[in-house]
Amino acid sequence: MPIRVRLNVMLAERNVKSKELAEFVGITEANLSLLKQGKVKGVRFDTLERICTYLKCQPGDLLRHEDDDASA
Amino acid sequence: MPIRVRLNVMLAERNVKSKELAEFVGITEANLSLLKQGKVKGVRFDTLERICTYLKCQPGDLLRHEDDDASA
DNA sequence: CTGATATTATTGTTTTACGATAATTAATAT
DNA sequence: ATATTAATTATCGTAAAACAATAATATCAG
Repeated sequence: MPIRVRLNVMLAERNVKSKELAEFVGITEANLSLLKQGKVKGVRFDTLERICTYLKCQPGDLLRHEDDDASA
Repeated sequence: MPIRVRLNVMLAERNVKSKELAEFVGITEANLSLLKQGKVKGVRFDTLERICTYLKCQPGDLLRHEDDDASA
């Protein structure tokens, strides 16, 4: 039951492109993609903070402690 | 408006001692204390996951994107 | 005071987030 | 089909930092 990164969903919902988010956050599109795909083992709070700021959401919207719930 | 770590609150609410959580999570008490005090710059998902498991909560309960809200 | 718990401090190691870049793979036109 | 754009994946390298191990203080409860 790992931590699931729901950035994917959030971007889709808000129709935000990876490119613009990456630019705002200050990380490369490549790394943002890795984060989106849940291929990073952790995250720095300042990165998380900027993502939350741009998406106007909470960490809880991006990180979920469950992996089987498909009823988003 | 940084990410605030609310582990402190969660432990108090559930009356869980740092020692037992640290042991469960598999990190030293020292490092857990740093995390509690918000003195780390990030967190690994597997650490976050175990904390959530032990406290039966979500990442959103531990991480907040605000620093002035006192109305918990 | 004594003992248990928690914080802080050091030092060191290993992991890894992230940059920079490029190649590949979608999509979306034209 | 062929550009154009957006997104993913892949390599390599580096700087940051999570974390261990340990010890020294605090802090709090008996």
